[in-house]
Amino acid sequence: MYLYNSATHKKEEFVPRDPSLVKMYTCGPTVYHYAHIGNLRSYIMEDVLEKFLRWEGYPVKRVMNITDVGHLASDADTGEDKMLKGARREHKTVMEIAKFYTDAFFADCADLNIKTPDVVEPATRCIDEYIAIITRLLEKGYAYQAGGNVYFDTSRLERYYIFNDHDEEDLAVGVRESVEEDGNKRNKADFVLWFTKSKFEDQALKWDSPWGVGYPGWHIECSGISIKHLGEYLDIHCGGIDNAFPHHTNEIAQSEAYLGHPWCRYWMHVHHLNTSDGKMSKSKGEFLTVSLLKEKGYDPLAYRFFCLQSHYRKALVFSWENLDNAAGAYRKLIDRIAALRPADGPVDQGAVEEAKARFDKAVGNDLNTSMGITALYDALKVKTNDATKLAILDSFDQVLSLSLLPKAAAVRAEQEKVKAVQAQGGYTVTGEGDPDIDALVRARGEAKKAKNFAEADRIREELKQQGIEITDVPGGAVWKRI
RNA sequence: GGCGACAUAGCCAAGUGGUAAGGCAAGGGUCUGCAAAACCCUGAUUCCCCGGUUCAAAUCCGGGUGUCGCCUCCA
Repeated sequence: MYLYNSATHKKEEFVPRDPSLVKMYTCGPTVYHYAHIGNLRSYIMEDVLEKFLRWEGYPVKRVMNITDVGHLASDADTGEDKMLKGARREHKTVMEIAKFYTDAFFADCADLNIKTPDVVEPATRCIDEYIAIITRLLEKGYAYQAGGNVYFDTSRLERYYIFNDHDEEDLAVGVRESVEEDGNKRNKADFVLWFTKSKFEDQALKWDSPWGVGYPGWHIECSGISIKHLGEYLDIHCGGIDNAFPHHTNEIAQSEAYLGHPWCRYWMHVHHLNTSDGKMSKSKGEFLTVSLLKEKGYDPLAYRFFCLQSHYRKALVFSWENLDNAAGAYRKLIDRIAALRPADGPVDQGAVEEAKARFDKAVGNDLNTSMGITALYDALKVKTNDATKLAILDSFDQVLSLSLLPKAAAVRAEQEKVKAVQAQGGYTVTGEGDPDIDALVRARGEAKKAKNFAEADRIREELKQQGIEITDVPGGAVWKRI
């Protein structure tokens, strides 16, 4: 496949170092709060990448960290740890917060059909690895101690800025008012590997180290966890675009200084989900979570469909209207698939292979999921029997993970039930279980049967006043509150 | 101020030098007592703007403009 590589700023053919195992690393969540749907956009697109590689036949080992320590609200040593902040907010311990939001994160992922990576490693479980790396960096002269902390010396590198051509002088350090410059740093871009100078008496998470009791910096965890589980060479590193600098830039610096050779070949960065007034964040505007989508009656997979219709390297604007469009399209797609008759003949393997080749070309072109969605519609139009179409859709859905066949089967089962009732001449009312309304809907059905349309429409109008909408279906009616 | 990405119909978008895919929404029609659903039909003389290269440009080159992001909290 072809993948845009942020490190080279080019679309490149993906060639794993060892085709018998593709090594993939993903920056995981900082578990101090719920993930919003913008965070989850990245995980959806990374999930598609992993599944596509598997679909193409590569064995994949994917590792993700859980940041449960060391992620400061600011990188100066005055910064407050996000986890501590979360714990204080909810009057819980840091470990309780980490557990709660880790579980919440994976529950959201499950709702969105995001596969859990092969290895999920909390940052707090790899302290020994970080200490080993930092020790070696100090020995090699890539790190120095100052003011009680250990810093990485970026001036020792030939090339530090990998993703952007920053000129150090132009870095507007302290561009945000809340950020203070750390006077211990020798160079503007230097960053902390190990903190001992916690300003917080109640810092719950701290470990002994050769440099004193303290805790690791944010960037070291990804290098440590990746090297621990994937070894010295990494094929693909993924994350949100905002992590390119400084987080990933620092990861490269410390990993390659430690290893003494190039580390990761391909860097994939997912762009942001924005709202009409800019970047989505937890602190401003609506806090959009998967739970909120569910409360509002959306299928979380409609959101996945929404993301897949766009491209991961393009900012995507979220609005309820746009989500409605996607939800409608998703529902219609399921309905169309439900209308296919399974086992209406032998599967035409030739047609399946042809469709798969087209899908491979589309999605293999820098993860063009929008074309992948188009391939679904094309599959429905292929001149072949329904069993073949379903086989094609099933194959594509291994990558897209929209639960197309299970959802279509559920719709079909529902239709069968209605047909059975209809065959008995019955009239079923499906609604939210209110017997009074069921009775009114049934009365309307009787009126219709007697061709008393004036009465039928009167009842429908009466229910409409109560905010209830009736839709006739074969053999009955369905009502819902709108 | 520096760096990066993006700009195609109301919206999401494809397109990688050969004459603008697909989806949603909208409008018209068929069907059903009427609705809904389903099915059929209808869309850009033009791809942010201005130059250039070419037989041919949404695609390549130069110059603008706009939007978004990063520059030590973010996916």
